[in-house]
Amino acid sequence: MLKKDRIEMEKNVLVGVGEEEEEEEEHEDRCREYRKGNWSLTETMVLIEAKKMDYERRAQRLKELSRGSSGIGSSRPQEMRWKWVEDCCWRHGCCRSQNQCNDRWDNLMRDYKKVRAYELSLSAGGNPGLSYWKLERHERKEKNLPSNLLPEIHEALTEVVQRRAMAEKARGGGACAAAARPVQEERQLGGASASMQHSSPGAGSQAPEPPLIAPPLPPYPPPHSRPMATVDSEDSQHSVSPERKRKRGGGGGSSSRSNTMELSSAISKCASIIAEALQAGEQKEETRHKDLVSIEERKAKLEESKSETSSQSMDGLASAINKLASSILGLATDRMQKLQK
DNA sequence: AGTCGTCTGTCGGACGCAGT
DNA sequence: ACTGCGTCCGACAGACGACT
Repeated sequence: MLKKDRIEMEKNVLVGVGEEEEEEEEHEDRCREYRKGNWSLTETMVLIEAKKMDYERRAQRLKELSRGSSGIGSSRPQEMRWKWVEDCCWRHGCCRSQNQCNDRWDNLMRDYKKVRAYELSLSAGGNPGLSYWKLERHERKEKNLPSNLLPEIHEALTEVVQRRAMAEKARGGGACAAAARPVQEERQLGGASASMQHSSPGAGSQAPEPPLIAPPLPPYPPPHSRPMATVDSEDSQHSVSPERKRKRGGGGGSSSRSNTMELSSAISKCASIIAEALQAGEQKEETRHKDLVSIEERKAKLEESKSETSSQSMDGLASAINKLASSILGLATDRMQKLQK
């Protein structure tokens, strides 16, 4: 189904073709006219904020569920998260469809992860001078990094990724949810940015582990405050809404969770081993250099003392010859005087 | 089995720029 | 003005794993 279906779906949403609406909300959706063209910074920030709230909302519900509360969540059909995000964006003036939001989010995360992986590799390799934010455009491109990821966006995405980590923790005590994540991350990193991967555990995508999420990022202009109007994180259900043509997938993991955790820790260990090896290598190199310098110094001193010694001996020899000459001269003059007498 | 979220490779339109 | 080229970015398609 994919492309055709998706286009068809969008068309229905735009034009309002289709079955009779079951809900008023649905009707409202069909009347929406989605904006096209490039995403402005404001729209992007609205989307990021919406996603952040989405994760908060999920974490909250999962907490409720884990407490065994019979709350809304347990019985209601699976929510349409992207529909919720679309509505949230819509309320804040970002008139985009759920598909557009999803695609934009995908692209944002793609860029964000590249930058994060790069920054992580820098911090692991002790290479502070080459931060992504200090790179020239062409340098970024050479390194297969996004050419113009804005600091504000990066900052906001970092926050959202942290929300997600929290949501996933809430889901399974941090153990069950994003099981697939590390694997997917592996896949991703193995691809475009594999070469930069020293990262530690979970350097992967939505990183279940917050510490990695916010590695000491190189300084970039302080993120402008994002005056996102706080949307009430109401739990609005869009139980019914035009599905996407594309497959969508849920988020958590369970059975392979422990395996992926092991994998994460193994990767982490490898990363630290590599970092230690690099550091040790550098130290050895430095020690060797110092040794070479001291040897050179000793050699120079030896040369100096050698020449000094030889010059001293020459001086001694000359003075001895002088003494000898003067004594011969004295002896000769004595003889001459005796003969004259 | 069906659905969904994420990741990844790819395509195509819009745009800027240099050369003619 | 036109053309060719390169780049950017939204969008599409499919794979994958997890959930229901």
